[in-house]
Amino acid sequence: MHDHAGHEGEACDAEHAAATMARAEKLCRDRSLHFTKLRHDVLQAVAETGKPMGAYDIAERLSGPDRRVAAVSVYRALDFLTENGLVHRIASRNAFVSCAHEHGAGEGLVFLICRSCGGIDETTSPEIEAGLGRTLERAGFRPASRILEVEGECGACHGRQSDGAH
Amino acid sequence: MHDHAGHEGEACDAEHAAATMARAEKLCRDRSLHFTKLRHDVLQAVAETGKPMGAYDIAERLSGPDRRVAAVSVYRALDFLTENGLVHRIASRNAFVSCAHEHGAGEGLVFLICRSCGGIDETTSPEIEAGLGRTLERAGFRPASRILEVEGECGACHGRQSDGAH
DNA sequence: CCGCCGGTGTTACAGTGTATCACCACGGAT
DNA sequence: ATCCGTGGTGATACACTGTAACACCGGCGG
Repeated sequence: MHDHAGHEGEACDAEHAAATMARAEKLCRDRSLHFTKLRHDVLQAVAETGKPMGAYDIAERLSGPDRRVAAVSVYRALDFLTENGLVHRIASRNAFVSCAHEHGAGEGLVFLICRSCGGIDETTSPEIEAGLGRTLERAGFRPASRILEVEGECGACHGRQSDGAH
Repeated sequence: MHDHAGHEGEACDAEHAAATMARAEKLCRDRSLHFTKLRHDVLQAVAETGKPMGAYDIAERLSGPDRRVAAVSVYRALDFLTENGLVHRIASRNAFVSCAHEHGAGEGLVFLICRSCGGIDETTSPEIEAGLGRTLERAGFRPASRILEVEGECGACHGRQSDGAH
């Protein structure tokens, strides 16, 4: 799962972005989906930034003197990307993060949102998945989708809690 | 935890609302908090409705020919109520639901959001809590707060899936 | 060539949430 | 009683988030 115990930062983001873009191209080729320039650029913006971005942040980043990207176009691209698992929406932040790896249907995806550095990591937990399955069954509830977001402080930030953090 | 296996509906909502209001009054008395008319009315509106409500829905419901409640006032009341555990915010819906019972700090609160009836139930799961604790520890993440929201179909709705349920 | 269809550009608008200031009610201190 | 500080509310304005509707354009199959 690409563990970041010590380094953090831009090099890692670049690597993540490259992996994300490669996966997106392959996935769209395999499913005969249109990986258009706009979709590509939106995904790349999110992947390069490595932090959650709002749709308007993305629009601003992609706009320049010679190109204007409206937020509504970004939303459409994000719809496409989320439907295909290339980005995830962080409900508690109204923001989007890119995703470099495939997810199985029910593997207990968890988002870890760091208050200090603003970064978001994903992890998975079969034990949560199992516990949740039993809990839902007990409640007689038939699940379709779920979100699990934890806010706190990531390992890197509380490892160096006395420098520039916060 | 007040199990609704068969009846659902208005009678139950009224009962829930009464319990919620009683708890709120006691809690505010115990903590010497100001349970003002606006806060009371906002909480009551949410509790009586029994479904998630947006701040503007609440403002509209409380407004009439003789009183106008602005959304901004509702937000302030909701801030107060959420801080004191009297209502919960549903991040995936930008909406609020009332809560009739106390929650311990880490008891694994889960929101069950029904697509058919629009209702929201809460449940708790120590097993999820435990699994999540281990997962976070493994990731070196120090949690401060978490949200877990499951969307699907509640027991009552898929029990009678062929009548009016969408 | 024509028509269809998916993607994009554009405008407009609805919904969500915050900042700011003024006003008021209340309670304590003088 | 007056003064004043504090906390809650009313009101306006604004920023941010998201959707609807329509026009256009490019590709592709008839």
